[in-house]
Amino acid sequence: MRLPRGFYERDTAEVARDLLGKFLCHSTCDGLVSGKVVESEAYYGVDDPASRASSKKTKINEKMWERGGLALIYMVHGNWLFNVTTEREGTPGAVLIRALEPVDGLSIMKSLRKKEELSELTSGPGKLTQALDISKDLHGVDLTISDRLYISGSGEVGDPKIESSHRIGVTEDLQRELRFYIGKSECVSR
DNA sequence: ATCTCGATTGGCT
DNA sequence: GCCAATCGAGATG
Repeated sequence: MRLPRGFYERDTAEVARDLLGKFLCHSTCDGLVSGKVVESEAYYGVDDPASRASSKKTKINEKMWERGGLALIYMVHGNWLFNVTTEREGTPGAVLIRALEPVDGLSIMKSLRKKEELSELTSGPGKLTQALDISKDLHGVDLTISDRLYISGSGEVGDPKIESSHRIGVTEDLQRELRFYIGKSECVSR
C-alpha cells in the first residue's frame, strides 16, 4: 500500500522518523527493486541552515515548497541523492533517505553496485540510488500516485529501535538531532 | 581509523 | 568558466 499524501504533509522530523521501516520501491524494466528504510534525515526551511530551502529557490529545491510526497533528486559529489518532500504546499521541507536494507531485486542491485555483500548495496545515500537505479529522470515524481516509484507501508510487526543523531555531512547543524536510524541494522551508513 | 582523490551537476559570475 | 556540494572507493597505517 502506497503511503498517502497525508503521511507526507506533516512535520518533517515526524515524517523522517515514521519513514523508517517503510519500503522504497522502484519498478524498473528489469523488475522491482526495493528496500526497507533504515536511515533518514529531516531538512526544514529558512530556519535550518543545513537545508537547501534556507537559500533562494532554484529549479531543484523549489520542490521543497510544493506538496508533500514528491521525489526530490539531485547530484552531490557525483552521486544522486533521493529525498521526499514534506509539509503542505507553501511550507518547505524534505526528508533525505540515507540507507535501506535490500528487499527485492537483489541481483539487479548487485550488478548495478558491482558489489556482492548485502551491507554494501544500499548503506548510504549515494549507494541506494545506484542500487535502485534512481536518477534525475525521477525528479518530481509524485510518490503517492506513481507506479514507477513509490513508498509502501509495511504490514511489518516488531519494534524497530529508533535512534537519533546529528545529521551527517552538514557544516552547520541545528541543536536538534534530525537524523533517525534503526541502530541494529547492518545497513546504516557510517 | 584516517585520509585523499575522483565523481557530476546546477547555479552563479 | 568556476566552484561548491546532505558522497564513495581505495589506499595506507
